[in-house]
This record gives sequence, structure tokens and C-alpha cells, in this order.
Amino acid sequence: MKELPESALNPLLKLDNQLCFSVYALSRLITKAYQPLLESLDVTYPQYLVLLLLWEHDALTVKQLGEKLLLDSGTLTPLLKRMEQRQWLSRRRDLRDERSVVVELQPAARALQLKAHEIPVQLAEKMQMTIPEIDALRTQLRQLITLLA
Amino acid sequence: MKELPESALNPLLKLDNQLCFSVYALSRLITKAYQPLLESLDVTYPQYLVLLLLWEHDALTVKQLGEKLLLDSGTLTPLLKRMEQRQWLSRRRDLRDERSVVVELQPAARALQLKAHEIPVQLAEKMQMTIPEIDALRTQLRQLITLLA
DNA sequence: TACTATTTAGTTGTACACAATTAAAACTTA
DNA sequence: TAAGTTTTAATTGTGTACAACTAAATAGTA
Repeated sequence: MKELPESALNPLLKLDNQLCFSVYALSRLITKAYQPLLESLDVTYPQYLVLLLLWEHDALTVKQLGEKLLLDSGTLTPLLKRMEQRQWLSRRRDLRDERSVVVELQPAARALQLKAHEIPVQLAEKMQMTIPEIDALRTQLRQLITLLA
Repeated sequence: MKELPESALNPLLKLDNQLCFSVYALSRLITKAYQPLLESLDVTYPQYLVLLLLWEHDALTVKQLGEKLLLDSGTLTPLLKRMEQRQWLSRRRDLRDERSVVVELQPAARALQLKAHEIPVQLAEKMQMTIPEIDALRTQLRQLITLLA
């Protein structure tokens, strides 16, 4: 009798059946889908996420950025330094708490915001989803994020 | 009159409203959720994905792995070299087509498969989802992957 | 057959991600 | 207030990701 592959015994060990791989692959594809749109801003996708937050809040500490993006200083510090070099933001110690570093939006990055308005719309088009569909899926993923964070 | 932040004018530019960020954040959280489970195998999550495929197919070319994982040789070659060093797989040119490199499962990695059976179950528990719920979400993400790939 | 185009991996350089560690500042509390 | 703890960024080292490029092998074609 011919031996079956283990994956036949445990279909959960098949890549095709894994939700986790879908999230992982989709995440990378989305980053790639953003790239041509972000090219005019000359930022990477993680840098764009930082800009989104600073456009909204103007100034945040590294810790606050990390909480919102679920990233630690090991990732953020070099990323923010690159953005500082391009004059998109400033980094300085908080005078009231020298442990913290305040990251503040600079004028050059404020100007970028005007170019960014179309990006979410174009992404939604690429994904061929309506706003309600996007909202529903996002809500579902948020629940998983809350669970795992 | 006080000026509103731009994000008030364009709510799509708020991080909280972005499906893409949810996918990105969830992907990283899932990788972290895997980590304690993969520790006993001493593999990273991308390496685990390669093992899933080799457990299923025994031998695949770098190109085939890349098609299934949506990764290119720039990522795979060094990753596979690390796995080769640990005797989990072998890499050799295909004699019938010297452009291709065949990656073949080695006995040490076959043995790892026994330890891996519980991993998908434990992950599903961490996500507090039933198999049908997982299947539904995966199907939805697959559609997006097909669209963007 | 020669010539060109395509396919396949590998290489190089840049940018995340993150665990583990370090160091300084601020907090706690005895 | 002095000692120990916690908080906050930065640093170090490893491992992805991926664009752009290179080189070898194969396929296609005039």
C-alpha cells in the first residue's frame, strides 16, 4: 500500500489551508500595490504610516508612534532618522521628560499631504472593494489584532 | 476660526480607517504568535512555510517555491542556504535544466513534521476562531491576493 | 546553425522587523 | 532622600523582503 503524505492526514498543515499565510502574502502584496502610488512622495510604506499619524497629530513621541503602529524603537529609530534627514520631521528630547523623544511634522511633509489624498481611493480601486466591504473586513481583522496584540 | 486637520476633511487618510494597516499589523502579530510554537523546531516563520511545502511535495524548484510563497530568489536563496546548512534540505541544479535548482527535503526536516502537527491547532486557539470562520476569512483574503498578485 | 529573447538563480544594496541588551531619566517607596 | 524599579530610546545582530542587476542555460527563430 502506498504511503500517503502527512499533509493528507493533517490538512491543516497544507499551505493552501492556512489563513496565516494569506495574511502574510496579502500584506506584502498590499505594500507592493502602494509602491507606485508612494513613489511621487518618495516614501516607503512604513514611512507613509508615520506620515499618516503625524498629519493627524502633528507631534507624537516615539512611544506613541510605536503604540499606534505596533512597532518598537528598534524599527522606528532608524526609520525616523531617515525621515529626519529628508526634513520631513524633527526629533528632539521632551524637555519635561528627557526619556521621551518627540517627533514633529515639518513643513516639507505637510506639503506631501496634498499629494496623498488620492492614495486611499486608488488603493480601494485596485482592491475592487466598496467602502462598506472594506470597513467590514477591517473590523474583522481589528478583532484579531486586539486578540493577538 | 480654528483650522481643522486635513484628516478631518479626508477620513480615508486616518490610520484607523485603513484596511491595509490592519493587514500589515496582523501579519506581524501572527508571525509573533507563531514564534513560541516554532521555537521547538528552531525555524523562523518563512522557513516554516518552506517546510510546509516540502512536507507536502518533497522536492520543488526555487521557482516553484517562489510561485507558491510569492517570494523571489532574492529572498529565497539566502533563506534556503540557511536551511541547507542545518541539513533540513538539499539544493542542487536540475540535471535536465541547469537553470533550475531543486530543493529537496532531508530526513532531519521530515522528523520535524511530527512536532508540527499541533501548531495550526494552537494558532486557531490563539485566534479564538472556528475552522469555518477561518475558512471564510481565508477565502476572502485569497480573492484579494488573486487580484493583487 | 547562429542570433536573439526568455527563463532561472544568484548577487548587491537598501529598508524594514524584532529580540536582546544598554543607558539614561523618572518614578516608587521605605 | 537613597536605593531599587520602571520607563523610554537607542544599539547590536540576525533574518527577511525586494528592486535592480548579473550570468548562465534554454528556447525560439530567421
